[in-house]
Amino acid sequence: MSYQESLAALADPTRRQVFETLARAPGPVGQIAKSLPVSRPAVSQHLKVLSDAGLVVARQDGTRRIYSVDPKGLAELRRWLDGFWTDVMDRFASEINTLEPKDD
Amino acid sequence: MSYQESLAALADPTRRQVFETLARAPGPVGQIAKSLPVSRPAVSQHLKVLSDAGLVVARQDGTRRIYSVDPKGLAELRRWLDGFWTDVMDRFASEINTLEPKDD
DNA sequence: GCTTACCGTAAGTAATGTCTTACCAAGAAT
DNA sequence: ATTCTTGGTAAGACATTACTTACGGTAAGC
Repeated sequence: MSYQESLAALADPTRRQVFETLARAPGPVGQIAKSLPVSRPAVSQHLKVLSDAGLVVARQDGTRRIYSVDPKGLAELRRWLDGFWTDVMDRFASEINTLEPKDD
Repeated sequence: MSYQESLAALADPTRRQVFETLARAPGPVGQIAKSLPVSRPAVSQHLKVLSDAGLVVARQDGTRRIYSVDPKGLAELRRWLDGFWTDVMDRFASEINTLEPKDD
């Protein structure tokens, strides 16, 4: 549930595929596994990591678990990235002003 | 030079520390290594990964290499995340409309 | 009730990734 | 010219991670 966890979770290619699949449409574990070149338990393990990072949530439907994207983790990652971006840009601007002080 | 590379690069804690250190202020390899609990070659290797992802750039200064954040990789990551975010939000909105069709 | 479909977890293995020391090259300093 | 500083790269040790098969547990279908 931190941006660090989100980054680590989304770094792995197949785990990211799981996530992007769920973004297109929610679905049960078995269905996702069938569309990927890995076993169902592997998908389950990826879903646990994504879940711990707050990137997906599951709702129970009988014996099936329907997973879908949770905006929470995504929002957190976005918040960090946007803050970082403005920081970097601010430093860039002040750096340029230092080199070319046109407003003295 | 893709959002995949950026995600993978920023997933590692110490590599992210290298990156965040450079975001605060550009600097040579040795200086960064001194502020971190890893050796200088380790920092060099991390910088290579960050560089390949377009997250940092180096400018040569005699025998030293001054690394600084490259907005390019950061911008790419931001673009992907923002696109993803709006996609997810759109699906959320249409999902709600499907369940509660108040505007028929 | 019995079987079938669905899924999480455990255990072990294979693959990746991160770190260290050792080495080499290039410019700065004396 | 030699020495010192700086840093990239190679090789190998170590840790982490992703995958597989095997198992158990719960709900649906007949």
